[in-house]
Amino acid sequence: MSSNKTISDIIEEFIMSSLDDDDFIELSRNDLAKFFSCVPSQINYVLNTRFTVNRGFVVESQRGGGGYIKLMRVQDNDNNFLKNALEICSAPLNIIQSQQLIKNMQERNLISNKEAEIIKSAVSGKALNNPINIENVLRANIMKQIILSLMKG
Amino acid sequence: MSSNKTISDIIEEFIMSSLDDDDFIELSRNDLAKFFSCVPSQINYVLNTRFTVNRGFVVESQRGGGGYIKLMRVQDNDNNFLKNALEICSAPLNIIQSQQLIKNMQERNLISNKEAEIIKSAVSGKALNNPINIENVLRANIMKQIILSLMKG
DNA sequence: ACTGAAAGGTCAAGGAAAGTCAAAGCAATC
DNA sequence: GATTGCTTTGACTTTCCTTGACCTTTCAGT
Repeated sequence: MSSNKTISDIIEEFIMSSLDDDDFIELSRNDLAKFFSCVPSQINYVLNTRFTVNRGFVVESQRGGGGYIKLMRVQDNDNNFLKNALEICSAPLNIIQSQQLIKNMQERNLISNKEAEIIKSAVSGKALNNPINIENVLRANIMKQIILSLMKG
Repeated sequence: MSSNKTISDIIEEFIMSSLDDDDFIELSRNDLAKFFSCVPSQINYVLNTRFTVNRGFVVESQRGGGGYIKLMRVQDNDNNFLKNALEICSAPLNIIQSQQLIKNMQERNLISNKEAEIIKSAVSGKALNNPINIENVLRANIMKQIILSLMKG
């Protein structure tokens, strides 16, 4: 079992232990790849397969000169409420559903009144004026991204 | 975006903090470039990418002997700013433009950090994943609704 | 007026990250 | 032996930053 670790496993462990103390770290894809003598895209593979939202991570990155990869532990103290909400938002969401969700977030003090208003506007019918099926998919997508941002702390 | 700062980032910070106290400053392109050991046109790059109108700056300059670059904060009241923002959002908005708008709102304390993060997520590429022309229209729509909600409160 | 030096402006090429995607490799299972 | 499902690799892309060559405008001295 322990003998047949893949490079991906090793990189995963390395990143994990780097993350141990802090709740976010900044990585350099190229440096990491050099360090482990693998191609850079292997780092993406590890991030995509191991550091997923479901496992409680969010990754944020920037290309170009001065680029970086930032890895964050996601916070969801509230009895997995946000994770659950994320799950819900993997399916299309009509406006009623989204309002219900927002209200719940508000009641749990995850968002302020003003924040709730902002989110409501963002997923309102006026904002997403589109054929209904597209609109609901969009609404779900947007809510998902917003929830992720809340999870970052 | 913390450890691996580029020269452009550093120059931006320098200019920002110079501007901190006063409403406007006068820069010398050549002197700045010498000070940061970079080519003069790098200063233009920083000005063009960071000190844009959408972020609330106006730059005025003069060539020739005794030339200068004058950098000003646009100071109009928040009401005008929001009206103007609305105006901007009547046309399609790409992601750069929206980010600048958001940053500007933040700098004017119209929105908190958390609110800014929420809005950024709502208009992110991931949220609006769509053919680019549609995406930009959507982004503008969403920003418009959000701005309207800010105007209410 | 003319001219040359002293600003600042523009733009395109090159460099430095990171992202994507599909093909090839491998190991367990049927 | 074929299928299935991860891993590994590399070619190509996208995004942002840096550099330098060349252009335009202004001013001061003649």
